[in-house]
Amino acid sequence: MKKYLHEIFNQASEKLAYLKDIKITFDIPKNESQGDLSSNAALLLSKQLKKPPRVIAEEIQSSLNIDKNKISKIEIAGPGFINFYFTPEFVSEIVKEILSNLIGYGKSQKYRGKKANVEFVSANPTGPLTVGHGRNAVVGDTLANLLEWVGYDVDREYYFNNAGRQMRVLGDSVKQRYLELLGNKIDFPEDYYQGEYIIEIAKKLHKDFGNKLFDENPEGIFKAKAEQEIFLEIKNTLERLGIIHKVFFNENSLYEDKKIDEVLAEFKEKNLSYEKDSAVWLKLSQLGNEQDKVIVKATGEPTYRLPDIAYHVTKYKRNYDLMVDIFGSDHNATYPDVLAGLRALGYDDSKVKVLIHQFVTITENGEVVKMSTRKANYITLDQLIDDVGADVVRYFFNMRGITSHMNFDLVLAKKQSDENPVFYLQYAHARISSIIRMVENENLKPSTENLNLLITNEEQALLKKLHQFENEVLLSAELFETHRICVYLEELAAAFHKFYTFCRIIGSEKKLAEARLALAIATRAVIKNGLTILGVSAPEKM
RNA sequence: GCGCCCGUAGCUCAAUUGGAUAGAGCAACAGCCUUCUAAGCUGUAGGUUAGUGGUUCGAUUCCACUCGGGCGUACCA
Repeated sequence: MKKYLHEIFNQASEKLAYLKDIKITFDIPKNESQGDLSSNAALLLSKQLKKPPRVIAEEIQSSLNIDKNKISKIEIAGPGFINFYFTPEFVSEIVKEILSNLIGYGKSQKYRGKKANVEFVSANPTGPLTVGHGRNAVVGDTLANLLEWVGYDVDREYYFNNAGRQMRVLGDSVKQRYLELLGNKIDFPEDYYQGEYIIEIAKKLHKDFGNKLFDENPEGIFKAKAEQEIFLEIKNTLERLGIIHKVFFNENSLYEDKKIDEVLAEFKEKNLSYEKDSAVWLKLSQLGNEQDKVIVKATGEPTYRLPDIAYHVTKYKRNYDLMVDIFGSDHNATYPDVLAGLRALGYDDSKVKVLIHQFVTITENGEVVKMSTRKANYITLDQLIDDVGADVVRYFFNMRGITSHMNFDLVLAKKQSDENPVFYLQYAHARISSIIRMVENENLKPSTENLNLLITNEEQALLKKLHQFENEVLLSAELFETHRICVYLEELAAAFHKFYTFCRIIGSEKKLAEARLALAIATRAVIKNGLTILGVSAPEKM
């Protein structure tokens, strides 16, 4: 419907040149009595043309060459909105479009030929993924799906560091537990990893090696085994959510491949770094940021900024048109430095899109549960999946905007899992599937011959909702907002459930039944496609 | 102190990116199953959009300040 309006506005702009001065958009009014689509063009042009908006609206209206088979009415309303009403026949055409495509319906080619990288999760292998990581994981993967739907070739990437202090502590935590298993009395430090999983890893080593590892360095087999086991578990958890990364990028490789040195040399060459107090500083104050920051410590070890910059350089060298980074809000202070560094090296930092999601507050019976991997005071993502299922986890993290400080009550989540909106969508899908099974015995086939019979309020409302899908996918991808898909699907499912209640298929007059069946099948396709983007299953039965 | 994010119905959150009368789910109340799945539908109730000012035809949305919360503010990542 929007497409058609854009067409006739384009034609009209040949006569009314000022239409080219503004971005023409069409909104869906909240109130049905304000038409199917509405333009605010006249209001936007009022100042520039020094004419009352309603006068301009009339000018625009009279210059539009409309097809009466598609548009039934145009009216000027309120302060100067132009409201368009479509004919039921035109509205029902969408069914043909959907049925001719089904599983591919909603995809667009707008970004075909472009490569995107989505980096997400990126937790270091020091412990199991927590509920907190869940939001990052789900949003990242869903975003990757969305980008694929609008044509991008997407790589999912996981960046991690298995060197450094944290990992040393991890290795020694395992060693201490191992020594404990050998019967030694240990004094397990408070700032070591307290989790049960450390003991499990120690047990495996004990089983395989007995007491032979007594003199081993904690940074050797203890650390290596811990990393291996924990990564296995992380990947396993992600896979339960349907998430598979194509690339696991190890920060260490940046050192081995001399990427760090190269970037360092380039900063020096461009006179963007200097030495002070035996550390190397990056002149961020010259690059538009607050203050200079250390990139190599006095110890000779780089701070995270340097490898982060070098890492992004490798992404540029891998020719991505779009690089999405998904971080929790605890990283919100770090990325401006990285972007500034990239800019200084001559890279176009507008290709990097950093998405910061707010933390999930976990509560249990209203009490806030504080999470810390170190203290082993956390709910693992695995436990959550066990409790509510992968579909609910995915839907839950997708359904809210990433800027919301989401609240997650564990008790409520379990108790209300039956009433979670995800079931509402899945139920709609299952209901349609059930009808399709049923009509096989009724000698009824879907047909698009008589779609013009779909004229009731419920049918028209459902059809109009279907019209929005393609655009909604595109918009969600361009705005990097996965929750829009959830909001849309809930509206679509509501429109379907109403249709289901008031418009029977089996038992209706044959031509009408065929048209309604076609509409139901089209609806099922869109629900399924939407759920696919979200990574949620679309059951045939419930 | 400074920076980023947030504050919307009892609770969890939307709001077409500045649009017309701020909407859903849950919870509450009242109805609807001999007919395609009642995990559904219909209706009622629930609001000074934290507050004050500003910008304009029009503000939940943009700006300033105040209050309240989260995360940062490292030669930790």
